Amino acid sequence: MARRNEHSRDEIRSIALATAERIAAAEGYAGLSARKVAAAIGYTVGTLYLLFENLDDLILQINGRTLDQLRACLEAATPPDERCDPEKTLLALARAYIAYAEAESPRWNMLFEYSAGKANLPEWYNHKLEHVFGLVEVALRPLTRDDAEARYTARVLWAGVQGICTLKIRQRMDLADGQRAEEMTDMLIRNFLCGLVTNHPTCATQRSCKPETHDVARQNLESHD
Amino acid sequence: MARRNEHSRDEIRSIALATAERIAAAEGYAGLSARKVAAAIGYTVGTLYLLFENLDDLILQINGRTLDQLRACLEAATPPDERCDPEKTLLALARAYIAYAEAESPRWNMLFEYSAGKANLPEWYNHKLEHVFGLVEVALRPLTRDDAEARYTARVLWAGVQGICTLKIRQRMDLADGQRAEEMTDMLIRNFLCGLVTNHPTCATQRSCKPETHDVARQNLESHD
DNA sequence: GCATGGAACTGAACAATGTTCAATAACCTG
DNA sequence: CAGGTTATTGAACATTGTTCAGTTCCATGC
Repeated sequence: MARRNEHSRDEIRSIALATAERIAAAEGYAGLSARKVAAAIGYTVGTLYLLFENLDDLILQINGRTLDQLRACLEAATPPDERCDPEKTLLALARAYIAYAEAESPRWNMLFEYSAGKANLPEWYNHKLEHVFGLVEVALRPLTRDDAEARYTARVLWAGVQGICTLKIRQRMDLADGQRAEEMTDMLIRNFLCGLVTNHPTCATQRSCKPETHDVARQNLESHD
Repeated sequence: MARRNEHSRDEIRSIALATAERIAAAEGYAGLSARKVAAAIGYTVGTLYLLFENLDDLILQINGRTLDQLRACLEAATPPDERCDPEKTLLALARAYIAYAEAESPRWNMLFEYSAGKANLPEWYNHKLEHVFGLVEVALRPLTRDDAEARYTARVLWAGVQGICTLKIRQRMDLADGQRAEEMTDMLIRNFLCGLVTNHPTCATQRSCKPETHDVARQNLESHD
């Protein structure tokens, strides 16, 4: 049989992507195979290769959608009226980031499992990536001199958050004595910002760090022993 | 033919591991296959499965050796006479970490590409991991109250360094405007320590942050625009 | 010196993978 | 309705991890 023409090319593409996402969410990155996706959407492997260059391409598309979702989650977690307090915003962003990674951990993992090999990602993908980072940049902007510095600083700080999140999701938490990832990112962000503000005399929002927040974190730490 | 008995079981194991490391270093994680390793050591696939439970096991063994190497590199980068200055030591550790990751990037990548899937790693492996983290803990110890806090803090900070390093190795550096990873870890560590020290009134080594070091970093940043 | 047991090693086999592409069936146009 | 186009198939290929019945050799006991 051939030429069913029930759906347009773009429709099948969307269906295939959605289905692949479902499979990956259920069975993880490893459980995703061309034949499985094809069977699930009622087509054969061959058709899949008319829609996507190859499996890597398919995964990249999924990752693109994931970045969109992630960005939306982070955006929802930062109400615009709080934009005056960078620390509050960054803490909220980190929590939202962790929450997403936990809720959608297979998807989130795929973000890194795939692109590990490939060196150059397409620009539309990099654009989405920058879009996510952009939220951190905006939050950090008041604490920096210019956009370039915000950009740089955001990457440093967020790479850190990302590292902690990875530790959490990959269940290397026994390494961290069962500490919750949120407490760790809190600590990272607070300490980092403290250093940032201290060495930023010209900034309007400068103020001293708040030791009491650290004491709270320290009490949490000790209660976990 | 069978029963050549040229080497003991342990010898073949070592040879196989070394050969697999060479292949992985040359062709990356993806280029590593059971048949390729078997052929390279002059045996057949079957023999390989007498030496290792499966390919995952083989890779885990390699990762274990990698952790040993890494630990040795980090140790060599921190002469014992500098142990009095935590910041100096941590900066040196980060640089050594990045240097190793760059020099042995396929190996270093394998550390994360593999264990992504597996939930529970064997305890001998976790032990090696802790051994690496231990160096960071020791360096941080003077800035913390007790060992538990040092342990916790080390994980937070090093997850951050790890995140930056990943960004660098996976060549997502276009995201970071071509900044060098070393500058980024410097910034992370300095800011983090500043926050740590500021909120640690009982610590003997307390002192104020050094703004001038940040100005240097900032000049580097601007010169890259 | 010879059988026998066990250890070392092989290589064919299986299932599953990504990927390709000639063949085919259905539709559209004239 | 003929002919061309397009959508779809499914068989085929190479390669992967993994298994295991079989083969070959060595050491031991008689």
